Amino acid sequence: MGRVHPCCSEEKKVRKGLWSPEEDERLASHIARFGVSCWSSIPELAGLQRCGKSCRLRWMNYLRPDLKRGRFSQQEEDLIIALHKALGNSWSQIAARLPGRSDNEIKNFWNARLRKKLRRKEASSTAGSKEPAASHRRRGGEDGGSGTHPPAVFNPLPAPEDRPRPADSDPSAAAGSTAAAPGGSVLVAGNAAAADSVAPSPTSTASACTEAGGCDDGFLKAMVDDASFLFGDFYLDGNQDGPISFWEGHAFS
DNA sequence: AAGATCAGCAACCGCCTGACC
DNA sequence: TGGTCAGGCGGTTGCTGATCT
Repeated sequence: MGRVHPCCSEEKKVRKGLWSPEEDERLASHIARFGVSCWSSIPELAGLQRCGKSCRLRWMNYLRPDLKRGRFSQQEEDLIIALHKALGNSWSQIAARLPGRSDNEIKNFWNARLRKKLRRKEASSTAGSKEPAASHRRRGGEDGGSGTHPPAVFNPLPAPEDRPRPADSDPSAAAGSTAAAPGGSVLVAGNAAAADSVAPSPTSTASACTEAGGCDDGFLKAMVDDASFLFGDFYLDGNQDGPISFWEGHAFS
């Protein structure tokens, strides 16, 4: 179904499946030396029999030096819940606000843990309500991992990244968009009014986050406590390039 | 001890979008 | 202006180790 990606076509005899340490090493060292210009050319240049998409995925989800890995902290968990409530399944946007975590990691975490947790919570709070029918799959969560979040929760909003970033730099403009958002009610805890007073500023985020992508719990808590940052300017390094370009610039410039 | 089930994770698939020609 | 291509994203699947019976 759909067009076959040229770089992934059978003609090129690309490898699939798990990456070997040697492949990881080749990809990582190639990117460390030359950076990323064109993913589709990287396999050839790095001597890998993979398609460019596969290389990109491996890099983004596993090899990136700023990735934290390991268990999610309670703060991160809370933040993911808050962000998912506001952004829905926009994992990349959620990941952009969780330094050191990839969208895939967050998505997996959500599908495996949080959704189940929330369901249980809902079920226990809704007396007499029945649990959804069992999954058609043996594994993959209570709803079969369909990937759709509860419609009652999701209210599609224009995410900050959908707006041109330079124009976003005006905090007052951000506040305005918050107020104007038709789905403003989905703001977690409904504390949009506190936006100006508590939202982490780019400056404060820069000081709270390390180059390795780690943020202290206080910082994460601040974000959880005040979801208003969702509609403001939150960039890890404060230069509005976002977390990815943050480390890219440091590692390979 | 062995099979069944669960949970977590890695990676693929298919679609969409923007850039380029 | 329409077609092509590459990058990016969300959804889904498959594998593997852990836990349960």
